[in-house]
Order: sequence, then C-alpha cells, then structure tokens
Amino acid sequence: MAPMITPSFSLVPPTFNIQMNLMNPMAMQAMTPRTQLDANSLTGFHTNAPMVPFPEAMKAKSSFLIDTILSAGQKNPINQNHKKENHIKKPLNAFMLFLKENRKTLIEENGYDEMSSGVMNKELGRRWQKLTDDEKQPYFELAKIEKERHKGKYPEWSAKDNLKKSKKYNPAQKVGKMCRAQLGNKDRSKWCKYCLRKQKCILSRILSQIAQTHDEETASEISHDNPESSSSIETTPIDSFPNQVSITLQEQEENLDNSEVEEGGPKS
DNA sequence: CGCCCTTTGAAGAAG
DNA sequence: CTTCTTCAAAGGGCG
Repeated sequence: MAPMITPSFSLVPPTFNIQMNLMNPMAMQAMTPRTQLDANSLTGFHTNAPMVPFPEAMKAKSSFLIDTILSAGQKNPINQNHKKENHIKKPLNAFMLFLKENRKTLIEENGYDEMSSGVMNKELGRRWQKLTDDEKQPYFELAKIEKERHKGKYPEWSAKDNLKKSKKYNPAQKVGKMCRAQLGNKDRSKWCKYCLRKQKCILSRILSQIAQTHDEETASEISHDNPESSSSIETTPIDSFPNQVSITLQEQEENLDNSEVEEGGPKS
C-alpha cells in the first residue's frame, strides 16, 4: 500500500507545493511568498507565479522567502530583545525550517490545536521521516541559503559562540566516566590499561559484555517463559551503572584480562 | 523569569 | 574518524 499524500496533511508544505524537486522549474512556484500560497493551497488553487529558472531565481527570492518563513513564528531569529543582547542565533537547519513551515498547518488540523509543542514536534518529526529525499531537498536548499545569508551577515559568528559557558562539554558525562575522558592526560597513571593502549576503555568493554549477557538472558527468558529473570540488568539505569562499575574496575579489568588471553587463542 | 520537553540537523569538542 | 553535546523553533507546564 503506497502511502498517498492525504488531504488532511500535505507532506508538501504550502511554501513548496506542487513539485518538490528544486531543479524542476515548476518548483519555482514554491518560492512564491507564503501568504499567497497559503490562501491558494487552502482552496486548492495554485499560484500563477511565473516560472523562473533555478537556482538563480531562487537565490533572488530566497531572502524574501526565508524572511517570510522566519516571520511566520513569534520569535525573531536574530535576537530582538529577548535574552542576551548581541546573541546571534544559529541559522535554521532544514528540519527547523520544516517545523516552522508546517507547525501552522498542523495547528489548523483538528486535534493538534490543543497539543503541546512537544507533541507537535514529535508528529512533525515523524512526518519528516516519511518524506523522500526529493521532498526534503527544498528544505536543505533553503537551509543552505540561510546559512550563507547568516554567514554574510555575521561573518565572525561561530556556533561555539552560543555554547553555554557554564556547561563544560564532557563527552563521557552520559555514558560514564571513561578513564581518559575523566582523568585527562594529567592522571595518565590512573588510566586503565586499555586507555593506555589507546584501545576501547574498560567501561565500554564491560558494557558490551553485559549487553551480551543481557541478550543471552533475554533469549533464555523467551524459551523458559520466566518473568522474574528479567532483571537487574534491564532495570539498572544506564546512568547509574558506571558508578558501580568504577568500584570494581580493578577486579573487572583482571577478569577481562584473563578472558582476553582466552580470546587471544583460537576460540571454540 | 527561565528551564523543560520534543523533534532533526549542523557544528564543535574531545579522544 | 568517531562519538557525543548543544542549540536552533514553539509554547504550555512548572518551580
């Protein structure tokens, strides 16, 4: 059953109606200002906008288009007076443009007008995933153009400017404290031997081992139909796990060391 | 008032 | 190169 584009929600946004392929001149209709398109799309009547070759025309019109899309929402992309002064926001990516463009459409649908943004974004995320690459293409093109505009307007700006200074980036904070990630080069002497060898950290190995054990247990659960065996592993929060591991790090390392020796030889 | 939630993608950090 | 985090939008909810 091929999923058809239903009247209830057009996968093709008002701004990009008709043809999604930007290399197609028909797509130039997509560059028609949204106010006109909205009215047209609601009545099923499409714009009579003249066809102009792409991408030159698109670039020419893109500025207006982006402005229209961006102004569709309440917030101004370039800081206005909310939050810090001089805060230059990131340019919108393709999905964000899609969100902005389709949120209104979704609100107009019954059932979505009372939903929270979180729920709406979930739905729009699902619909985004259903789009084909060709259908997403206009949004990527727009995002690219907006990025260029942004760069032209704020040549000195970098995404890192918007990173919170208070929050320090720590790649291990969610996964758990890996030796190298946690201790850094200063405490190299405290690294596990795997980190010293620039190999996968001991913690990763333990996690993999447990995941494997879990898979085996799950398999045996199915065969034995024993609900109680489900377990400590499944109910153990992944975030708290690294702490438990770290306590027995030495012990685990030794165990793994032994098993590694076994692995080294021809495994049965 | 400001953060959270919820989505995807871009960019940057760190190993 | 890989993996991970943060931030873009929106607006109701909550402390």
